[in-house]
Amino acid sequence: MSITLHDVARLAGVSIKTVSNVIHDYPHIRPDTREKVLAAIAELDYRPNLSARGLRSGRSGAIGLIIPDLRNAYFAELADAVMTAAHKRGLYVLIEQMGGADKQAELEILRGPRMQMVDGILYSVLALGQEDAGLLDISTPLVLLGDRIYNGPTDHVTMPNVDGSRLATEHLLSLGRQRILALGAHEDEVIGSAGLRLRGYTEALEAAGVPFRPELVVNVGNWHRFDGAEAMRATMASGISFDGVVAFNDSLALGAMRVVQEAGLRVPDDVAFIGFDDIDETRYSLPTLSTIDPGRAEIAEVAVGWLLERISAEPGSIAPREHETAIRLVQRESTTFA
Amino acid sequence: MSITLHDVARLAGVSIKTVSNVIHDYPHIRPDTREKVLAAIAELDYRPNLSARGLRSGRSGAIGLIIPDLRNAYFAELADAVMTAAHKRGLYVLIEQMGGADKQAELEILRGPRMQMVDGILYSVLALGQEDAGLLDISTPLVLLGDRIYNGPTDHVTMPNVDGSRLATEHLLSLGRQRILALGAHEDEVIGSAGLRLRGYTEALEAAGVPFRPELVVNVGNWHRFDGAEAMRATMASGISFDGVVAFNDSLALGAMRVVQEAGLRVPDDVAFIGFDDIDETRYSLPTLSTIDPGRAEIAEVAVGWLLERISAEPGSIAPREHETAIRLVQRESTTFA
DNA sequence: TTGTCGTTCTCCATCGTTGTAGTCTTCGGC
DNA sequence: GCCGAAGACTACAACGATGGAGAACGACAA
Repeated sequence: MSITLHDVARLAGVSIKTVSNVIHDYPHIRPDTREKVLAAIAELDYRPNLSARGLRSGRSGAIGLIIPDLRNAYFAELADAVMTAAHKRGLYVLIEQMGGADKQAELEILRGPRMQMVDGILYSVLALGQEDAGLLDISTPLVLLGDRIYNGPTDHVTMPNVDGSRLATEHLLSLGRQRILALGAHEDEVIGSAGLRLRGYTEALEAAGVPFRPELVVNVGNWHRFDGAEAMRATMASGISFDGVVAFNDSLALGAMRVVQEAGLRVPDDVAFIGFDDIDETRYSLPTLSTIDPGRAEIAEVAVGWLLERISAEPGSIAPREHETAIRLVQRESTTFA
Repeated sequence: MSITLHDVARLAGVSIKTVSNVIHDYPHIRPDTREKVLAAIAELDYRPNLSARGLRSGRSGAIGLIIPDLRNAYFAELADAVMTAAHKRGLYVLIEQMGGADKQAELEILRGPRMQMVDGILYSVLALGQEDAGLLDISTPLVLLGDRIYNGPTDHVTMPNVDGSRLATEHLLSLGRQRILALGAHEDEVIGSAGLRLRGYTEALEAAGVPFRPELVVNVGNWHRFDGAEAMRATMASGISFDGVVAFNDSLALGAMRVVQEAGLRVPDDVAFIGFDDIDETRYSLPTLSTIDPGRAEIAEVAVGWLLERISAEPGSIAPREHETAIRLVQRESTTFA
């Protein structure tokens, strides 16, 4: 069997509680005792049994990360950032994908057995909306990511979506583009990434005095490459003319950019493109894609930090907080002229 | 506090062991007792405490997946497949990234604290090589993925790399290409994905009677888009001429394809491309990329199944097994003529 | 010398579950 | 109507760690 506190205690000639105290840096331990214990731990290669610790202390040392889909580059990179931030603090991360956008399924994952062993949850909301905020008043500490729910019952970490897409749109306007496509809208959505990014787009047009044309707003349900390509194909087939594209995420932009080039148009000369998210791939597309860096590492850092605070604090003692990251325009070839 | 077996037992008017028996489908329970218990469980919304269960039974219900990097699309998709396969069997997956290719770091992760709470490990070997196989004789059940270690001390699930790249090379040869670049070789590597895929390439040339030219073998250390682009830039600068590229993974191919097109060459007319892995992105590149589908879902299914067998079995009672998936050539635009 | 206090350590109960070893029914066969 | 065996259930002791109460010890002031 494996080594327990008893084995270490016996070898060091102390009680198991003293060993436990050494491990937890309890202050009142004589230096020589501490050394004996540490030596015994090293000699036996003792590892605490996490199940036992979890049972006794009520903490598992793991946090859950609920995201839509790992195959989506944005979320894979977010998961990477969260794992880095969590490991720094000695936490494990249990990743859970929710797949499609089904409210019921999403709630089940949130409450389901797999999220039952974690001390807290980072939840990147997809299907739920503002009207469901009440459902999130669960007993497990929770920090929300994404842009579907604001002013919910708990902390919320996100990026300034409106500012980001305003920045993106202003960038294209500054290049002299006037007929700019907004790619990725969700009809009637007000909050949510799509709604907010559309707002940034319209705000930028307004500020520049460029008329808003409804036909330049392209609705796209999902935000994968495929959807961007399909939407662009349909848009071009309908004969709408445009000289710039603000895509609401990078995948949409990459899919659409491909279709535009296939049709013989040049990027950026005929159509300038800018995306959102700064996924790795944007550095290697043809042309490389300008985009908005949403501060993923910052999201992860703040979210994990806040979650940890909530885990340690008395339930209800921390009022809901909101954090918006600092964003940055990344200019690449898709908006750069030789 | 949360609901325990005691609460359920009290409500149902039975002992806690009977509740436990109902949960575990112990056969000798009267239907009406079972119903009472199930009703109590439902009413109280009882969830077993996994730490307690883990402590008592010695099983945590989690398996570890050690991969190089989630940001790498191949591994993100592999992780997705593994999670799907694991959830089907009621298991959690704890993902761990090892980052760079440092042997010591890799062994530390394998033995480290984070892999201590899992019942078994799926390990996609990166830095270790055949000579380190002995180091893997650890007590935790282990199944190896990837191509660095064959005939190790435990099960191994992989894809037929030689067949795959032979198939890829034959495909280009069948299009009449004679000067085919092998992109992604690792000098002096014999086993390992790079060594095996190079072998498939040479075998295909030999079988077709096409002379092997060393200058067409391009060494590339890492297999990211960036590296493919850089290597292709260097190759073109050196003046070597070629009409086809067998890239040892899709990312390399996508990076290289971009550089080739940047230089004004057409794909596939001037240079035909084929990759390896069938990552999602190959469906949306310009042009879409032909590739080898390595059977990721099959890898995940077999690996998780075998790992579970090892977890349940007596240590040492299962002899090491090897599994190779069925692969498939996926032809897309990068090797298709209008 | 005695009392007090802080330090250093030990003992024991406990977390929620499951394995083992029982106890008490029930039922069929003679 | 008695016996044995199987069926249905219970009691209790673990699993390995930690929190709390308190014991032993030495240092110091009165």
